Amino acid sequence: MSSDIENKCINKGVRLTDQRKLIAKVMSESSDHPDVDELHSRINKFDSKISIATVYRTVKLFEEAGIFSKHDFKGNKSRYEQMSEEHHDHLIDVSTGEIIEFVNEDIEKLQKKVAEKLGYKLIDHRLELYGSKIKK
Amino acid sequence: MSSDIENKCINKGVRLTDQRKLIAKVMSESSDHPDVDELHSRINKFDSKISIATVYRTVKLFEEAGIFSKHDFKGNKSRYEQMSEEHHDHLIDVSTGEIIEFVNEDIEKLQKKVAEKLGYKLIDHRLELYGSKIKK
DNA sequence: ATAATTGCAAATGCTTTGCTTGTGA
DNA sequence: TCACAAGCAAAGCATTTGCAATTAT
Repeated sequence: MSSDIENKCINKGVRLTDQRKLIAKVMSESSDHPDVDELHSRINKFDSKISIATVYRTVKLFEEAGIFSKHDFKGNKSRYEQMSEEHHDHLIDVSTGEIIEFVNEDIEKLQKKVAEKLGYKLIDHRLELYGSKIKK
Repeated sequence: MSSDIENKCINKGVRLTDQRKLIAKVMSESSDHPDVDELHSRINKFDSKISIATVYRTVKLFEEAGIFSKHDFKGNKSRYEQMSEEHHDHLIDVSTGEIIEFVNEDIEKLQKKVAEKLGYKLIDHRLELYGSKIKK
């Protein structure tokens, strides 16, 4: 039985190699937003022969196929997460680097409105909040 | 009589060199968001001896001093603009690369609210809209 | 069978840095 | 004067790529 990501690959005509299967598996078991180095070292625990070049190539391929999504938060290298059905944005804890996902429909609507007022159709957006924890 | 940027430098104790003055001048006459290469070539029209390393150093210095602000839009190298009194966000025309500035107070307020609901004090944010022109 | 994928190392592109000479306050 | 800045070339870092060997379909 194939995983979610493997099914997506088959549907998109993406050839399934052992490396890609493993990258998919490791990513689907990650609930955070690892960068390529981190992903590579998690992968290496299962197969130490997979090269970082393959991880870079796969992560890019999966992004283009809509399987992963890529984030370039301020001051960090690119991070990846498995694409989820529901769109969300991110809040980054500036002290710890922790990333919290959130959804806000009102902001989404306003963005669309702003774009339209300027004469544009909204195709994509990026919203990141940077904050520090309020201590109680 | 000194320019705006030159006054800021004096206030912040940033030493004024010919190179920095020229970089400030070229930037203050730019209404777009040039990257370092572009800035360097605009500068070279006035003084061809200023090195790109100096432009990199100055742009970083000015950013840290709150004189310039830096943007990393999707898929591009870092771009800079002169800091303005009023905060604004950006809409990027995905076909032309043109950048349009906008202000939306409602979105600003909602961002603050979202952060607080998650237990965070909002320190900074990044909002970019990517769109294509609606033809009439 | 054969077109696509891998691993490796070399190349890339942007940005930073060490060092020597030059210069602003 | 003299701490700081500039110019140059070399180094750094994340990412991409050419090529020969390997593999999925």
